[in-house]
Amino acid sequence: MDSLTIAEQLTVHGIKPSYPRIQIYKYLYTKKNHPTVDDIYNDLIEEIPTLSKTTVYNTLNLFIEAKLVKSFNLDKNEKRYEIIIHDHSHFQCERCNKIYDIPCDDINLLPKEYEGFKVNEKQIFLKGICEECLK
Amino acid sequence: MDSLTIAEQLTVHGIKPSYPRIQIYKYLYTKKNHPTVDDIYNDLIEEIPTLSKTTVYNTLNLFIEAKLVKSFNLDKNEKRYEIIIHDHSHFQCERCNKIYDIPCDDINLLPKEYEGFKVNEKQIFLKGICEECLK
DNA sequence: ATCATATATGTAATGATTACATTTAGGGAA
DNA sequence: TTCCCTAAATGTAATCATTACATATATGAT
Repeated sequence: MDSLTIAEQLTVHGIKPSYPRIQIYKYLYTKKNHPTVDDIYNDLIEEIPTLSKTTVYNTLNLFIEAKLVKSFNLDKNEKRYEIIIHDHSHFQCERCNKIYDIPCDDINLLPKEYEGFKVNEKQIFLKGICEECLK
Repeated sequence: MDSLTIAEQLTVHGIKPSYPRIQIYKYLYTKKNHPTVDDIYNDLIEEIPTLSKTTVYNTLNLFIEAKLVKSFNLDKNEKRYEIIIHDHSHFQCERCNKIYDIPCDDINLLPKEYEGFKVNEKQIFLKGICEECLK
């Protein structure tokens, strides 16, 4: 997806496509690495020397409002962000810390006693050792 | 579980049963409300006027080391703590914010492409509207 | 009772996040 | 173009959870 289509994508969701906004969206879209605000800021500051962390926060919160992006917490008190694509779980390796996206079938996680509950969102976070590190 | 058995429980896990430690453990054990550090501190300060928040943090981290307690994050950057009993999910109601423990059968969440991964821990966090609030 | 060590406490530092006020940029109207 | 209005971006300072570290207190053995 090039900058033009990203701009369209943002516009469709009622967001004016400024340069920082496009770059942040593109970063999330192309990197797919569940970055923290720090990750995004440190990587984009070269491309956008005037970027501020506040802008990164504001932009991400704007994207979340627009349901383009979602945030989640792993263990640490530090939010991670990703483009909303399809439902999946996160697996974090305890050795290399890499985060894997795990496809997640549409399992019903509510036993029948809880069928009166309405689930709007589910987050599944797995920890363990990944295949690479087990070798 | 009275204070005596809590003291034994702690001793078995190599933790000297001081008064604050017993009270904090009892709090987690009897309340079962996924408290934050602030919750614990504010509720116990009446019983233990000399309690400090640092002690609450230290004690909880000690319990986690000993695998008596685990912590988890919901949406906010604020840890919640609970006694480790059996695997279960958390459901937080978006309206009343109450957190429900949802029994969670031992579902395998890894598709077969990921069967080389070793899962040590899983956390499932559901958001939605609870039955009470739907009425 | 004394001393060594474990436990608890207080203060200050850190790091993520937000609040708020200021500056900058972009899009119309004259 | 120039002026003006509003949206966007920025910087600074505040807030909140958590940890680091140094000090004080309590406990248990000798």
